[in-house]
Amino acid sequence: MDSNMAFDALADPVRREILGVLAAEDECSAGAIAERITSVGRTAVSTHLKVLRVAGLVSERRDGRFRYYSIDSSGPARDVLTLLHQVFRAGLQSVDGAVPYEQAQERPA
Amino acid sequence: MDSNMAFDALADPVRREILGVLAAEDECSAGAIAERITSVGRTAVSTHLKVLRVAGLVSERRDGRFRYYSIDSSGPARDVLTLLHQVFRAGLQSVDGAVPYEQAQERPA
DNA sequence: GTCCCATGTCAACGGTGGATGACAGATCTG
DNA sequence: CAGATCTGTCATCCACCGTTGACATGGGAC
Repeated sequence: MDSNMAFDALADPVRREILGVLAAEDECSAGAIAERITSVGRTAVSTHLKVLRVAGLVSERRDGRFRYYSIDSSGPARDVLTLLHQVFRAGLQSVDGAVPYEQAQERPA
Repeated sequence: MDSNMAFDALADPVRREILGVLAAEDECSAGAIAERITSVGRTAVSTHLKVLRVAGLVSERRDGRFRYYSIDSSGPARDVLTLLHQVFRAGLQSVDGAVPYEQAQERPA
């Protein structure tokens, strides 16, 4: 079960903040991310990025001396959402994405 | 937002196992849950149940000397799902990309 | 080549969270 | 009432995680 690492990665507020930055910017270099995260230093951001990458929640693209990160919603993130929907299926009628998630499983190209 | 506690509660495998038991049984006493969780003792299960309850992921019903627990999908669980959908919407639909992640973030007191 | 920049990695420290056994409170039974 | 049951709480120990500064790596500029 690979979603264990994903849940663990999602548990840290700094890592969720990083995911928020990536969700807003689509793609970001490590330095650009670290500039927006003021609560911790660059080293911590780098470590968190590694955790997110190993967990399969973000993907990395190397270009010269830069490394660009972006959200990876096709891997363990899907397992996490599926698992949560299975557990909390009861009262989720009004949550955006609860039903459309099955549709989202198909690649939008 | 107090989805922080929910994410933290979801990070532990034992707690997710408890949620799985509750999702399958609908309602369960603390002792019945502890019987199905073999990895840790009864004390640990009780502590985990408290974490889940404080996080708002399960609700408690007291009946005599028993305490029955059940999934609560109407509270922070919804916030968690919403937040995850906002983050991992990239690559799925990616329509209104200007959804402010800060709205879902916790506010410093 | 040399120097600088972007980034990852290492060792160390401090804090936090989880597991356990012993104890306490509440409740039912006789 | 006494005794048994169900459960939560407390104190303790131990392990893991996060943060940091210093160092290493690798790619561009000159």
